[in-house]
Parts: sequence; C-alpha cells; structure tokens
Amino acid sequence: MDRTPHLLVVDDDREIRTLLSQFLTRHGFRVTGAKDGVEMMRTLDTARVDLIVLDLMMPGEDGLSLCRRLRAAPETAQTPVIMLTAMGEETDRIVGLEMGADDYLAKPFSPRELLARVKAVLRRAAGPPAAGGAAGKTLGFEGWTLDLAKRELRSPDGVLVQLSAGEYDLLVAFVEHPQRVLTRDQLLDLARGRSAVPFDRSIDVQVSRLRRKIEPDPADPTMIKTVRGGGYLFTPAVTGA
Amino acid sequence: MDRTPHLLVVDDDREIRTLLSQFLTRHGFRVTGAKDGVEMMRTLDTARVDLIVLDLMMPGEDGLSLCRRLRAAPETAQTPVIMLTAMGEETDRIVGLEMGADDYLAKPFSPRELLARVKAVLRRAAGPPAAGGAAGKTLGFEGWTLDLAKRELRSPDGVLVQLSAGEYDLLVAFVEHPQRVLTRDQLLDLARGRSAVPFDRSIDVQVSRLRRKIEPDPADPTMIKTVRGGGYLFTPAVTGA
DNA sequence: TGAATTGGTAACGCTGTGTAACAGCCGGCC
DNA sequence: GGCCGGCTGTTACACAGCGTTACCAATTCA
Repeated sequence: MDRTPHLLVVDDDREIRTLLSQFLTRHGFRVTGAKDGVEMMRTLDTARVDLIVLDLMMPGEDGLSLCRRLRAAPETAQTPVIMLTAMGEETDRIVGLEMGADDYLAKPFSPRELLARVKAVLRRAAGPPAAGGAAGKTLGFEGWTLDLAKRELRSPDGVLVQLSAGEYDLLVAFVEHPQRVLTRDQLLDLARGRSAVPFDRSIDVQVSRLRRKIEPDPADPTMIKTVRGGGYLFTPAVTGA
Repeated sequence: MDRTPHLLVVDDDREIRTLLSQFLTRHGFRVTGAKDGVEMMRTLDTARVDLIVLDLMMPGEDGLSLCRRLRAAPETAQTPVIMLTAMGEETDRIVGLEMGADDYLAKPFSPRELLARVKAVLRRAAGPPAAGGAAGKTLGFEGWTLDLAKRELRSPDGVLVQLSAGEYDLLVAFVEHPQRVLTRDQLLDLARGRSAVPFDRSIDVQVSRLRRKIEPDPADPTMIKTVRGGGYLFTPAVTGA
C-alpha cells in the first residue's frame, strides 16, 4: 500500500535539481531528476510519474513548450505540473493561462512552499470525477482484449480471465510499453510504483504467475519473453481500440 | 451531501474556453463551456449550474446584456456570475457590478486568481442553494436505475430494491465516480463525510452488504470490483438519463 | 569442463480482504 | 418509559494475493 508518489524534477541547473530532490526525498517522495526535455521524456516513457516540477526557463526547449507537449499527449495529459518561474509576478499573470500548469511558483521560493504545493496538487489530482475523460479505453493484442475501465482481460475466445490486482497491473505495464525491453526496475515502478530492493525477485515471480494465465505454453513463452541480463519483453503489437 | 460545483464558462474565444475549462477541471470543478448566449441558455435549461464565468466582450449579444437576462429570469436570478473583461477601465467594473455580476476580473489574469474568486463567490453563495431544480436526475447502469430524487434503486427487471441509507450513499458515491479506483478513504469521505480511523473496516463491510443486493453473484463481483491495495472500482458505464 | 551467474517457480509466511456474528445506537410503537 | 427491530461499526476468523526465500535448471564465463 506504500505507493509513495513519484515526482519528476525538471531543471537545467544541476544544483537546484539536487537540492530539490534531496529535500523532497527527505519528505517521503520518490524523486527523479531530469536536466532537460529529452531526459524528461525518456523518464516519462518508462516510469510512472505522479507529478512534474518543471522549470520555465531552460536552454533548448523551454518549460512552456514542454508543458504544452505534456498536455497534448494522452499519456501525460492528466499528470499534474507545477511550474517554476524566475520571472516576477507581473509576467506570470500573462503566461499563466497559456501554460496549462496546475500551479506555479516564482523563484526564489522556499522548499517548504514547494512541498506544500506538491501536497496540495496531489491531493487535488486524486479528487475530480471522471470529468477528465480519462483512460476508459480497451486495448487489444493477439486477439486478447484488455478493458482498462473495468480492469478485465478477455482471451481470444471471449472468456474472462481472472487476474489478481498485481497480475493486472503488471500486464498493463507491458501492454502500455509493448515491443521494448523493460528492466525489472522499470516494471516495478510501472506496476507497483516502488523501486527495487536488493535481490528483489518479485517481478520474476509475478511474470511467472502471469505467464501461467496468458501464455499458451508457459514453459515456452511467446508473449512475455525473457531478455537475459535485460529484463522482459512484451512481443505482441497492441492496438488501441 | 454536495456534488462538485458545476461551472459554466461563456467565452467566444475557443482557446480561452478550453484553457479555463482544463484548469478549473483540474482543480476539482465540473466545467461546461459555451461559446455564446444561445449555448449558455441551452446549458442552463438542462443542467444545474452553480456559477457562471462570463466574458464581457462577445460578438452577438454581449456579456452585459446576457447578465441582465440572467438576473431577470427567476431560475438564474440567484446564480453567481463572474465577469471577464479585456478592458481595464474602471467604468467596466462599475457597470459590470451594477448589472449584477458578483465579481469581476480584468484580462490578462492568472488562472489562480480566477480560481480564488470562484471559490470566494461560491463560498459566499453557499447559503441559499434552494434553487429548487434539485438534481432530481436518475442515473442508469447495466439496466439498473438509480433515482436520486426518490433515493430509490430499481433492478433491470424494474423491481424496487430496498437499500439502507448507508448502502444508498455508498452506491451514489460509486455511481458518481464510475470506472475509477476509489480508496477506502475516498469512499468514506464521499459516502459518510468522515475520514478513516486506524483499522477501519466499515467500508469493506458496507461494500459486502451492497454487493449482496446488487451483484448477480456476490462471491464473484462484476460491478464493484476489489483492487487489492487500492480500494474498490465501480465498473459499469453510467448514463445520466 | 567446471564455476558462476541468471532466471523459473514451488513453498511459505505476512498482509489485505470477505463476511458472519455481535453489540451499540436510534427511531417507532405500545 | 420500555420494548423491538433495523442499521451500522467492530471484531474475529478464514482465505487469497504477494513478496521472500530456496532450490534447481539454463546459460554464460573462465
């Protein structure tokens, strides 16, 4: 149940990044840093992120543009963003509307203020009803159907397959990142929202259990392949309808 | 008790409408957009609206005139209005407030400022919600019918199902937040208006009792699913007849 | 070829969940 | 007031899911 929220801090200033990461980590969050949009996107690609702290002024693609991109992608459209800006109050009024951030903070700010905002935004994000349109989709692969709204899996012949919560979450992680090798760390983050402890084999065991339910021959898996030294690979092509 | 407040944003600029809707939605409101007075009236005809955000300058009938019409009609005379204007002149303020707007904001403004005003106005108006209209809606799911005005539940074959007050409140919480995982905390808050105490199992027990009355096979629930470590999920799509 | 590494999975124990049973509370009724 | 019945939260116990561990097989390395 210890799903500690995962924050992503995007700032080109290494010192600020480190400082914020340490501070937020001390207050019970898992924190990943990214120095620019490229790193941010790479992280979002494979990790589940609950909130993004985004610096407005950055070399290369700036925060405004990144924020717009986040909102445009269905994967991240719902992810809350807190914007950091070095500009004074007068300007942030103007850009405020455009950025689509959930909240923003003018530098210099106290870390504690950021902490308060982070908590507030996370609390809020949990609230609103289905208004967001959200992810009520169903995904298909190799004849199987995964209903994200109902958390149901149907086999090619239409039979409902009973999955435990853990098996389902793991399968979602795979289906949302098909045809690419996912490390155990990434899977743990995507499916469980936690990071690995030394000698963590829980993913192996869950994969084994999942295979038993969806592989024609669990001893010779075709859908969830093992990549020795790498992780696991979900091979089917996934269709989003 | 109260549902999330429903805001109506009236602005001819599609982009502003979208931005405001997204921002306010993210902050926990239900938002409907309208591009002109006609759309506004159509919405007011069919939905209960708690507050209207109204642009002053619009092609066709302008905000001032619309505001006057709102005040003239008995159904909307009490509905709070926040006026937006591109002009910063003092006269607008005076005219706007005279026309019966409850607050007033000059563009460009920060979304947070709007948010603060919205909350303030709603708080102020919280007193007399006697707006008779009383969301006497009925909601449907999987053939079932939930009559919010009568607090009655009918099974797909039209039989009245007796629910206790607690069971009914819990079901409403589910039906109003379908297809998303609700934690026990959230359910307790939505259905009982209180927060959990350590080792609180009351929600589990109520869910069990509710399942007995609405699930075809309570031992293998399909409508109210358990998400281990997460909470419960109401799977049916809900239609707002 | 033998040793070391990596992965599969059975087995076990802890933890979360389902639910029957019970007790306190409240409102209706005599 | 006292009794009764229904509702709700608490408790207890059974059971299932999940992580850990252990052991074995497969693969890689020396």
